Amino acid sequence: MSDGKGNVWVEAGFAELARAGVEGVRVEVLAKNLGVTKGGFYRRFADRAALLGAMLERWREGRAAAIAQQTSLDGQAPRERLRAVIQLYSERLNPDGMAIELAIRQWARSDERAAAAVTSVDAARLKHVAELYRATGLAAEEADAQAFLFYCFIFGQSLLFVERGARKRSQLVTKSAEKLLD
Amino acid sequence: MSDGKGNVWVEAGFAELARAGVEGVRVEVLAKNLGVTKGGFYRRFADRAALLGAMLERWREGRAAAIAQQTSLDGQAPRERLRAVIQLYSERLNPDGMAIELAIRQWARSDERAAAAVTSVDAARLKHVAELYRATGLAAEEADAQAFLFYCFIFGQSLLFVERGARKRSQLVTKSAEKLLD
DNA sequence: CGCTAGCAATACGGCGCCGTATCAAGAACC
DNA sequence: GGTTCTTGATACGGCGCCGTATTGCTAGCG
Repeated sequence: MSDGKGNVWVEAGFAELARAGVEGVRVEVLAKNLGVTKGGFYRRFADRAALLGAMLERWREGRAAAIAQQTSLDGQAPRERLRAVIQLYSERLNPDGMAIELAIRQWARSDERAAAAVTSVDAARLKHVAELYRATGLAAEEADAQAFLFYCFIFGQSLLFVERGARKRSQLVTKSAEKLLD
Repeated sequence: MSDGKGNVWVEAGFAELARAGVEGVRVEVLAKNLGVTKGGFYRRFADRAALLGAMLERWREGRAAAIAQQTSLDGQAPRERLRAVIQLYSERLNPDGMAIELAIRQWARSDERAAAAVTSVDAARLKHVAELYRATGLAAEEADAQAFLFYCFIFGQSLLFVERGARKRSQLVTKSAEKLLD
């Protein structure tokens, strides 16, 4: 799996996923975006569902790798690491990544496969961040709750439509981040 | 607007919205769910977009009313009121309401009208909850940040796929809620 | 220089959905 | 009872998308 050059289609799929959600990733649309016809698509993938599955698999792998890397503190203090992770998931910094994340989560609400991917990614994330909190001296239970709160903030944040003004928002974010890192 | 008996269609629309997102609310599907043909639909609404607009309007109004009511503390202490609001938005308590909320927010990411509705609802919510926090003695700036964090938690929470087990989850939620109400 | 194998383009049938037009049946009113 | 108004059913054309089948182009190889 994840072999060959089907990657082009997967890439295009993510672009459309970020733009319009799962419902937006249609074979013929991707083909048009790529400047080809859908002729070649069905050579690489059995059908649309296969593409979606490949995207899911790729996302899962990518996230797992990213998490491991982002939470490995080489030299840094745990609190600094946590602060950095919040930065990474700020929508302004990585709008596409966040759009994909949210689209997949919405998708997961009505698709078992997507739900499984999200569940496993979330488990990994919570585990790693809880470890960071433990490294700051918190007890296991406390660390778990704090990690949960941490990710609620990360994703909830990009769900809230605070007036498009970036200023007020980033102000709120940094102030809230402080509260999370007390 | 919001006149007449188009309400049946709006209701059916919300049901489908909760189940499958905006893309799922199709005229012919709603007709089938209602046990009628789409013949009557185009008498009440100009087109599908008009239905979506009516749903948005209705949602906006409903939320505005709910917020005002939920944050009016008649006798209760502000902290208790906040705790109660968290309960109200727990997905387990009101799964449909939360599904609609999330579906609309996803929709808002690619639709101006939906974005406007979400923006106005969010503004109202943040304002009211910030007032509650102010009533607990916080300064204006602090209260704003705390309200922001509050709603990040509320919505982020139902975005996280913590293992389907309800126990661990409600445990995390209550523990996190404590942290939010310190 | 043919010959074959691989690959993308074209063409096709089918489905689900949109929106319009037309029609039939009942209610309301004279 | 007849005429108008309302309302839902039926029928239609069109579009976007799916997945399949067929056709050509290109390149590697004898």
